[in-house]
Amino acid sequence: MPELPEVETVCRELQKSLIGNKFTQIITLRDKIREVIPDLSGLEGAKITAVERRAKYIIINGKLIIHLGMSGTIAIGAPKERKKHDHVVFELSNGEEMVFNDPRRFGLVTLYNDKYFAALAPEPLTPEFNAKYLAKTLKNRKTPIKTAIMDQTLVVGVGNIYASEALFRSRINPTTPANKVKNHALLINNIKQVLEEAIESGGSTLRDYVRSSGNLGYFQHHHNVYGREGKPCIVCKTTIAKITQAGRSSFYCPTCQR
DNA sequence: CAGAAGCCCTGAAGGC
DNA sequence: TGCCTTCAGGGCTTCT
Repeated sequence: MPELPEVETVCRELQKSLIGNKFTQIITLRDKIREVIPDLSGLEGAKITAVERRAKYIIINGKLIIHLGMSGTIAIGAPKERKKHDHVVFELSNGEEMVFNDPRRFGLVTLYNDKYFAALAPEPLTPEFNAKYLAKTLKNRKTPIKTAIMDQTLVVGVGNIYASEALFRSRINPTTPANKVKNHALLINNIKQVLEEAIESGGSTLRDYVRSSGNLGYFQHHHNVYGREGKPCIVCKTTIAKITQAGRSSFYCPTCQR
């Protein structure tokens, strides 16, 4: 499912494909996905000059907001037959089209509204997200550290997969109360590292994927603990455990992460 | 106010 | 083979 690295990679691909183009016609194929899809016709005709990412949101020309939810994909290419779960079609001035498809409809296609961004925490890949900030933010939180770093008001973009991976690298048990975590610098560095590595591998993986299918949004990474319950830890061979925290699966090594 | 739980939704996977 | 149940989860709302 798309987390920050996937969204960042999609965003970079969209910059290449969209900037300089215009949306000539925007066709909405369903009333609502996560939210009602508003009238997007006001976006037609303007030259596209900016494609940005904030948290897991994609922002086009400061006006159009796209969120991939957990099953959203964006395809750009020559017009083709509509597929199941195609929700919005953006026809482009170069004759291609950008299609938003999302089976589970957790995604979002809408107009800019500050309510999506007002409460968001710092971006993880900025200097603002540092050990001092983390220490301050975790100080009075008793919630498990895994739940805390997935909180978008603490840091944005870290989803279920990279939360587990960053904690594994930091040798921190996901159930540790947030205010008991000691090595903030280590955790900060590992969060940045797993995200940066994923962006790097995503770039090359996705380019191939786009070439063959035109789809943006999904690609596979190698994970050390995520999805590996019952398998041996890559460090110590202990069986990787799976638990549920705040309704989400967490994966960890009971030996390495104490 | 923090923290947990419920909800939205469909498709894949597993059980019988 | 095929039906049924369970699980997956981002982010919001509701509850305790």
